[in-house]
Amino acid sequence: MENEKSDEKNFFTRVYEVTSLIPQGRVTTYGAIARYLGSGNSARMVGWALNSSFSHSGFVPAHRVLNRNGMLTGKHHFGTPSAMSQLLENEGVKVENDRVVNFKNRFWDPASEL
DNA sequence: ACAGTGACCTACT
DNA sequence: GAGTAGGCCACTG
Repeated sequence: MENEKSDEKNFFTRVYEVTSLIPQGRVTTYGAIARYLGSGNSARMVGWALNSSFSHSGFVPAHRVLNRNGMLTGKHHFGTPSAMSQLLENEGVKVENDRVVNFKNRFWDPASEL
């Protein structure tokens, strides 16, 4: 039932929803979200959407979204390069060299979970 | 309306 | 195994 504010449901909002659904201590990838949204290979748009997440009202756990290698690619966009890794460690995710440890084990696939 | 950009991914060489 | 190139869709100027 899409009866809630279907007026401004942009691609961005869709990403916010999925990203916001990421369980704490878990991480996902841009490609996974892109595929779940049906964008296919447009993983770039996902990252870009998260970029606007800072403008979005409310907090979006964009730090839980990494690239295919589990690397914190957009850490520089958090304002401080340490904010992303710090947030992840704060949630129980160990980060080393801008990379998530046991990333494969912590990988949360929306298309598989949802 | 056109062109450029963007936190990527996949495939080929 | 590693590196390079192209593709993709959506937003901004």
